[in-house]
Amino acid sequence: MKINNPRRIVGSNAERTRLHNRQVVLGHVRERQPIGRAEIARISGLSTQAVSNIIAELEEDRLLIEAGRQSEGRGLPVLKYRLNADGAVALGIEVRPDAMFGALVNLEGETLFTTREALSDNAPSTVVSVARRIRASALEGRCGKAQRILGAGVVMPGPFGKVGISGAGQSALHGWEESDPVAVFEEALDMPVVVENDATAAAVAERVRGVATGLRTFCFLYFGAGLGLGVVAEGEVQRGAFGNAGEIGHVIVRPGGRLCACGNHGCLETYASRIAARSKLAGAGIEIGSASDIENLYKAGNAHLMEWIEEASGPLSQAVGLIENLFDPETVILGGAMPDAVLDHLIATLDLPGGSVAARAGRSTPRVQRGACGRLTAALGGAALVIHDTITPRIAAKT
Amino acid sequence: MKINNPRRIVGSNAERTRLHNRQVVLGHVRERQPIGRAEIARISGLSTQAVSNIIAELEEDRLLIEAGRQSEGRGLPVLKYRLNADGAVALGIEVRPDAMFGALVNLEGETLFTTREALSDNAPSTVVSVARRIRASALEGRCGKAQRILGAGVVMPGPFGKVGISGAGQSALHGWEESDPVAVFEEALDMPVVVENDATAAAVAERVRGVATGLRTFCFLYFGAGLGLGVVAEGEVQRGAFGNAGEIGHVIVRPGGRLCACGNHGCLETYASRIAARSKLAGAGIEIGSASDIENLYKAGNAHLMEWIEEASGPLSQAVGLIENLFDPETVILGGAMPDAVLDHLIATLDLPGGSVAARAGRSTPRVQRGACGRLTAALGGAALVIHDTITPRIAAKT
DNA sequence: CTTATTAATTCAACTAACTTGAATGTTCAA
DNA sequence: TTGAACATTCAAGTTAGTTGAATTAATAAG
Repeated sequence: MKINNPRRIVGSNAERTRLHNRQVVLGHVRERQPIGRAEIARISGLSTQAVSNIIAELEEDRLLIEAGRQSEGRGLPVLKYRLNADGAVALGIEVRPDAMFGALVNLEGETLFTTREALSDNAPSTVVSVARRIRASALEGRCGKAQRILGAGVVMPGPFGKVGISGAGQSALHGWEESDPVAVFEEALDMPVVVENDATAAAVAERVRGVATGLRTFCFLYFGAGLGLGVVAEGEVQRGAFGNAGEIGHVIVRPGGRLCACGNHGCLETYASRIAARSKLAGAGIEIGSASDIENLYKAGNAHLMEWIEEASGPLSQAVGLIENLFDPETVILGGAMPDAVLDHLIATLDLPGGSVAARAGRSTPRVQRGACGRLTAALGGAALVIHDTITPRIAAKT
Repeated sequence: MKINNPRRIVGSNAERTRLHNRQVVLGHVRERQPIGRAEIARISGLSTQAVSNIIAELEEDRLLIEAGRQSEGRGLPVLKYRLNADGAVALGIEVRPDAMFGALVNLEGETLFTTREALSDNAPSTVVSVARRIRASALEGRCGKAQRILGAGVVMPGPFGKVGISGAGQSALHGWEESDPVAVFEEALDMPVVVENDATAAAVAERVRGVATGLRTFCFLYFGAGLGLGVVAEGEVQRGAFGNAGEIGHVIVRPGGRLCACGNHGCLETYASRIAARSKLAGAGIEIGSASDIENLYKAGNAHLMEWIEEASGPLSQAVGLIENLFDPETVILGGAMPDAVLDHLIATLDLPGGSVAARAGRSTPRVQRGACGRLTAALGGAALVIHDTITPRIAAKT
């Protein structure tokens, strides 16, 4: 399974310039809507005329709509524009070992529909047919408005390809070793597809809709099966050379510590993850299935769960410190398949190192905060990725 | 001191398109020279005509030169082009607490001149006047050929701004807290200036001239005063939101371990850095000044130095593992102010975790290798940054 | 109340840079 | 010797941007 299509450095021409400028305009509208042509021209460095032409085109495509005139001091009142939330939709599909989740999201990132389908196995044929079913139910009755479908974002657990930590087993999908997921899903869903890991998708979801709105450089610590890190730097999603960046779960935080499934000792994941919580509770004879089990235990003030949080705090603080020192983000977001209350408790318990480049005077954002997208964050993130792609300017093209 | 100018998302027009395409062409020539128009057109996605026009312009600017016709099978023999090494130069200036280094590099990254000037203090006025002196001696006699001077890359030790680890003290410059180094140096040197930290500069140096030629995603572990990490991802230099990404020296690898100057325990820097080596040797009554002292000790097989290498190996292996898991680079390069022999020994001693996304079948590059640019790598890197900037296409513009 | 000023938007002409398709060389293979 | 293959150039043609003048509508000043 290969994810990361290398980008080729390609030249630009009039057509690609227009595509880029459309994205630039959309991006600025998204950030500052409602907004008029003149202001877009000022911040984008384009002429008002160019902006005007592009807006006309985007209005034609139903991606933008007028938002009324508004007088601001002297001069002709500004004719403002905003995103047309219902002008386009994106499909998000998350593949987990045991189930798939679907989400339909509009241009504003609002969730229109979500669903869950159990998975009997992870074979590509099974996954693909469930994906088709999700597509059908998501679009059912919603296509009449002739909404544009921008594409689908498919979220699969990493790592991708055959790598040293496949022994972790619990996260990797079986039967996908030889396939090209992008091609498979594009064929099955009949629309453009991007594939990402869960942590990255979650990060993008927060950028499109959650607490990372307006941030260009931030990290998302994602509680999935293990623990993943999604990184957005200067607005660009970081994938690494082989699509496996952000595998923070197997970073060693306690040398010689607990034995991890990957064979090493002291991996972060053996302390701060659902796996860790599960094994802690299993030791006390408590089986947890879904995340709501954890929520109930937390509400009941279960001592073993509290003890786990206690134990996770140190390694997690250390992880946040290392993220800050390596990526220098505006903020670190915690989220994923863990109840909000537990995340909040974890954040409150963190003992962040003072010696970090993030311990800075005059911060405007908290060093660590909880994600706003909740538990479906990865499926939403898949869709958000598509939205993000249509709005964020790029110049390097896929091969 | 603020380094990282936020990038604004700007639109493109014919002029900016041309600028971009010039960089695209230069970049492809650099990677595959000698190369003909038709091939550039194929890989860049531009028409041959467009490439032809751009090449004519670049030849006019003396950045490219013909490299003769070469027949390859049927058809008109290709008229090949290559970079004109002497067509342009870039100045690199490294500022260390006690001295400054200068380097002049041509378009091919070849070193034309290097110098060293002692520094009495770090006040901006002192640094600036030494910088002027370096500029003068570097360009003396070399400007007659009407070579274009592309600009200067100034390398300063991070972290930038007032952050939690300023207690580390040893690396930060005094007197620069309030100034804007880019503006200061542009004024003093009368040319475009970029400012970076040493690790990043070293990484770019390896990309322009050393072992990272042709790589798009890699990391550089830099032995300076402390330990820094330079990251290049998808060809883009990673700076972080505040210009302080890559502060790996203060990542905690041995919780509760040695006390670091930053106040935390177990920082990587207390094991694997010149500071660590120095304190180890000082404990044995050996004072080291320059890096060549270390080299001599190593040649002599000094037991204390060997012991330090032994002790550094574990933390360093752990650091490489975490870099691989977080950034998923094509390779990790070791270099900086440490003798080649010691670096080689360190690399040979590494015990890399098997559980890493980098433990992959069919790797073409070694997981860890020594940098090729030697000890002046940072000053060269400053110049390389400028070369890199003229060759790497960008679309986001500085504010 | 009238007039001047300010600012957003549109109109019309202009321009830069890319694309396309035909023409021109050169070399290799039949 | 001839034709296929390929690089390069030539000459339009096209796209999408810029520029400067004209239009419109609001506020501020007289």
